[in-house]
Amino acid sequence: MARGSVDMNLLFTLGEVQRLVRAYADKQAARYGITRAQWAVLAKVERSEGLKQSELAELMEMQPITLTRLIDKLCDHGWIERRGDDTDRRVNRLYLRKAARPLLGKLAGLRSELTATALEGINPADAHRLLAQLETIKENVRNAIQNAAGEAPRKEQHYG
Amino acid sequence: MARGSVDMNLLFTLGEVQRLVRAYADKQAARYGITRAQWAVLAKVERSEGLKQSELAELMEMQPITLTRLIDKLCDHGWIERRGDDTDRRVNRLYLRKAARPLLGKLAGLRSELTATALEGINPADAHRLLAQLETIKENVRNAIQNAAGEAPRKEQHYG
DNA sequence: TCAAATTCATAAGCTAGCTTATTATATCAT
DNA sequence: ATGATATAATAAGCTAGCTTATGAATTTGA
Repeated sequence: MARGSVDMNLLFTLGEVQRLVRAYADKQAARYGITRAQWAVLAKVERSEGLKQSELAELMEMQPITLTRLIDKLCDHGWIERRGDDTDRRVNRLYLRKAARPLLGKLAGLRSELTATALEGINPADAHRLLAQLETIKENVRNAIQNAAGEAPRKEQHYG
Repeated sequence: MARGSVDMNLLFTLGEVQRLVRAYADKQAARYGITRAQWAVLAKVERSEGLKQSELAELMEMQPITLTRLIDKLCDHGWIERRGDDTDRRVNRLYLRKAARPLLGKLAGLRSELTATALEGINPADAHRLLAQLETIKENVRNAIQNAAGEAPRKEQHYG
């Protein structure tokens, strides 16, 4: 019964929540001329400059091509830049530009506001547990995708 | 500190989780020739036949035009149909077609599988609390969007 | 009673996901 | 060394969100 009613709702509720949160965050971020998706990329670059695009895509659970487009926009605005790698000419590494600084300050404040709004009525301990459970789900699904991908392999297999 | 680290992560983690779950659910649903988004619509119609498109869009926290496209696909496949309303010729009401029945059975099983995969390592009581908290967040954000929309109104206002 | 406002569905065109394919460069196994 | 394989970024074209605009039908109100 308990599991049954979770069955009924978890998958689709997650989608509905994300849809609402996305709409709200996008609308607020638009005040600063940035979208939520671009903001997420910028925040990761802030936290660790010098990442390769491929590394960042993996961090963000996103396909490289999706990231490429977002980086294009961030570069157009002059907030970050691509720099070639010294030893591997295929690689772009990502760095903040000075123009991003004032924006980053405003976005930090906005993030606190949005989080506080979303979590109203949920105490900090519960909020923490919620976040931990979301991370657990993320790991579970990541593993499931990995396993499914290896299910019908070709040459790596050695049972033949 | 506790609130701080939640700040750092909630918004973007929610997006990353949803991205992974979406990818996984889409890949699994593809076995039955349907996408996750179409499946969500079909599931709501199953639960309450005879809804107007506009009512369904509101239920799903989705814009009417987004829903229109998904319904187009479901009708193309012959799983649901639009029927005109007797007393209001603007309205379409949505009904299942017989061809949907076998599919709905398979999808119910798939939903249980996906949910079980996602929730591995989380006990049923925690899963329940998680779902309740997601609903709370949904309400909080819905309210915030409502309030923001009414922030700079024109004629409805009566303080002048 | 009929003009204005509202509502329902849809259209056009944007963002941000995806898959599959391409180009350039690196690496590995003969 | 060099041919095969793998990796980094990008391109083309799809799905599914969004906003803003439009057409048709209904409701409201002077």
